[in-house]
Amino acid sequence: MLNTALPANVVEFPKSQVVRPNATPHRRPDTGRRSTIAIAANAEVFGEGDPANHLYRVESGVIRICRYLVDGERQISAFHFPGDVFGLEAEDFHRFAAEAVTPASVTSIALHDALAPDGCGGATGELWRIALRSLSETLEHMMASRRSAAARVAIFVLKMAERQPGCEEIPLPMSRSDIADYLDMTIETVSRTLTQFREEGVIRLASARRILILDPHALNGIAA
Amino acid sequence: MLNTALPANVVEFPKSQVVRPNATPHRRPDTGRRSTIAIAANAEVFGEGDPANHLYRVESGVIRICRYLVDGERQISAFHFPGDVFGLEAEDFHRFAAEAVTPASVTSIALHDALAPDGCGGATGELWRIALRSLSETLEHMMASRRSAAARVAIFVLKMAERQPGCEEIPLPMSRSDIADYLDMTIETVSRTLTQFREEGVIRLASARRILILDPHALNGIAA
DNA sequence: CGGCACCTTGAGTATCCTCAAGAGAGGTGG
DNA sequence: CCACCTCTCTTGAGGATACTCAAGGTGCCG
Repeated sequence: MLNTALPANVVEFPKSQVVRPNATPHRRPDTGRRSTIAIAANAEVFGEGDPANHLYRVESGVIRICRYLVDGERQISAFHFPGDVFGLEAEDFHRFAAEAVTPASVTSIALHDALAPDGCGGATGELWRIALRSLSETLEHMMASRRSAAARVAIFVLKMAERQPGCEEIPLPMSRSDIADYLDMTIETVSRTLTQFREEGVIRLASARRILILDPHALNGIAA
Repeated sequence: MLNTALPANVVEFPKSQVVRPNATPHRRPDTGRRSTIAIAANAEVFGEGDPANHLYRVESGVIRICRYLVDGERQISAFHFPGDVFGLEAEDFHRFAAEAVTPASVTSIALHDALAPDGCGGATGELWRIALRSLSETLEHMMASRRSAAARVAIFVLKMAERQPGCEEIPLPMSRSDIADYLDMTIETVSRTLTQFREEGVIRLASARRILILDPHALNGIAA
């Protein structure tokens, strides 16, 4: 495959943090204060192997959680939209990188502030819910990844519609390459599948990045 | 596909719980006492849709976590070996069933005992670690499921070896059908791939359920 | 010894990938 | 404002991987 994500651009944002084009750890004083960080498109929030000291909440934009294999292939495990929290790890380092799909801003929270203050390393109710939801969504995505290409694309379109409510035309903030690496298929198959949906009258493609669902029932049928 | 798991047999175990051949909830007094339950091969520990009140730890045998689709197809999300804890859910009901691959015994723990007693629904350190490990393993399995059939089978064999240390010949407690539903392939492909490994001198098949790894390095190469 | 699962092997096929080329769309500079 | 450049997306043709359907072998248990 080799879908390369090109080097991060640099951010223009009032009093912004430096965006790291390659993976070097954030060094932010562990004060427990929340701080908001602006991330340029394709820049990293954190890289694979970085120490996992913080959680992050998306304020605006879209974040992808991904990993690069030795052959350069990229796997995307999740997209995160405003309100989503990401960065939770079982180890003390990140096993996946977090990169901005679009220009984005995220709030970081020191992890030890989020964990229960009882000293035994447990989690508060809020953090616990985030972890369980994360687990559940990962399982659903894993199970979905066993269906046909058409079913996975249909599920993806429906999920994008759900994540961006109130939009008549559903924006796809990410490229075909991002979608392909998330759904584990090639960009050609993503494109062909969307074309097929269009030819069947299930969707309309206002542009490559804007989809109108014409027949939600049919789309659900394909997704099922 | 339609890999059917046939109805549960009944258990023979001193003072055993009744094994439920179909999904009806466990009604065990929420005393918080740990109780050990014997499960016959192919019987359920809990079914999809059952209330998720308890966690379970495998004492002996092997448990599969699975779900059946409308067309009868089965997806297995995990196998659990002695020492593993399972049954954690984001919702208050189980989204997957847990079934015994072999005759097994599990210890159940009332969930509200495992959760922090601070009343805000957080998790103690132990439970937190279990959740994070679960998340991490699910992610790894999801990422692995994107590789070739040969790579996935190799990963599976290596994982079985790792989970059952001290065994010269690695036992495969589960059927080809179980393996296929876990790795998202057909039983024919599982069988052909193992045959191929044997013909290449990578493994020896003492029997269909007993594997000897002859060339660990080659197997790791295939898995990579 | 027979029956019944489970497993293996074979032949043909479908889905999706690879390689390749052309069409939009957006941004920059003249 | 237009031309051009580049990146992204679409479309096409051919091929590889894994599936489907089918038959035969193996082993376990009564």
